[in-house]
Amino acid sequence: MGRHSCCYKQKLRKGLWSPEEDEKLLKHITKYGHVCWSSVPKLAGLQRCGKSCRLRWINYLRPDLKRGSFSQQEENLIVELHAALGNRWSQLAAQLPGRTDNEIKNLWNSCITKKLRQRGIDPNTHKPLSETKGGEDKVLTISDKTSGSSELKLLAPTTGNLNSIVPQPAPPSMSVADRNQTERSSSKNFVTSTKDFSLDQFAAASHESSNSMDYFPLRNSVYSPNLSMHQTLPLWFNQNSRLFDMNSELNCSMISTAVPSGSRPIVSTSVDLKPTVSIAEDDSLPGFQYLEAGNSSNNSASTGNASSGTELPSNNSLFESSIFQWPDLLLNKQAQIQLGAEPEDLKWSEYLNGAISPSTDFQNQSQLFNGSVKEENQFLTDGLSSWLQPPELFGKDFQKISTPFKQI
DNA sequence: AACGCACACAACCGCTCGCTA
DNA sequence: CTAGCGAGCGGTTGTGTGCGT
Repeated sequence: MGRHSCCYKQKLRKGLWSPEEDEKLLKHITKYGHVCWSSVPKLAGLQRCGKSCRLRWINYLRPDLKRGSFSQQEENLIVELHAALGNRWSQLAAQLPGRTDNEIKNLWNSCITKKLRQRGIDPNTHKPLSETKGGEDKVLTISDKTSGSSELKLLAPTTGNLNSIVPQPAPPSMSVADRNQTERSSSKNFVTSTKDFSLDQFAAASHESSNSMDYFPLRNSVYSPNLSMHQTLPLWFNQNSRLFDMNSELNCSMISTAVPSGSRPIVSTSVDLKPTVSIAEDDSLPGFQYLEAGNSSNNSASTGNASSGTELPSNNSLFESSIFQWPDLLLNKQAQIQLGAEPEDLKWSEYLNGAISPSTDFQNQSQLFNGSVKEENQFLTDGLSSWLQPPELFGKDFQKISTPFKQI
């Protein structure tokens, strides 16, 4: 097997997509969805293979994408999730609404690994480089992660009061330019910046806590090849796409609405995720991962009331023990990831400027797809909230693609 | 101003998996 | 059971851009 059959066809364009191609693909997918990617280029009038069209849609044209640089909280989350999931970029992306696996992969390879190494952390094992010398750079494999207890290993310290050894982070309120500048400075001079507080904490915890690399297990494994995730994970969604722990007192009332059979136990691209890490006080009480995802369209935070969103109990002392400041993450998740939260947001319908009629009834459109559309029907049924994008984040991309649309 | 380098991002390639005939 | 096909994933490469010299 191997190469996709359509790729053997000759005279197919390769390389960067032109605005005209983007427009054709966007129009086609918006109007008809994709029943079969291999047929999309022909139907859309593109000299591309279906695979290329799919990739372009997923990584660039999909309207629920959140473009722009990653926030510190997102980076922290990626590091944390990578410790648990390894190079499963698609699964990581599922936990980061609006981000693609490609984006996360690029960020990891180009930025995060470098930072971790500079701080003495092996990005593959998430352990101090000093510990992994000799066998380092070994990429985690499924067998690595499932050996022994078949428990997920999520990086977190099991002992010690990390508040006593790590500084409290300053709010990551720097501008992108400032952050980039700081990043460059810090990477060259090894000067700690506020932008990197969590990785610094990460490193500090790694070096200063004798047991800092004692991974605590998740209660169940997502790696079991014989069981689907919803059978093994203690993480469930109710019908509002809330992911909750079955043992959580907070969410026990939701169990009755737990995942319908066959539904995908991952966070859709339009929901918010509030990851927290609990740390077992007692070895007999294994820690577990607690992920909560609120539907953007339903979450009260999406209305602008960030304080009334679904939150973990304030007395969750586990927060304070995490080397990653999850409470901070929660607030910033609501403040930054909540699509449509920023007043300067730009509606995609405006951005498209006619490519898609502003008066289009997306509910009706979703009916047109009638199940033929997979991921993208999510944003259609979620309504326009998923189409909101901060204009400054588009940058050159916005300018590039907007030109042809204005001609329509 | 020109050049080279480093980086970020986009896209391609090869592979696996699941479905179906 | 097997082969063919499509979808998806992860690794890798290509390219544009910004910055320093």
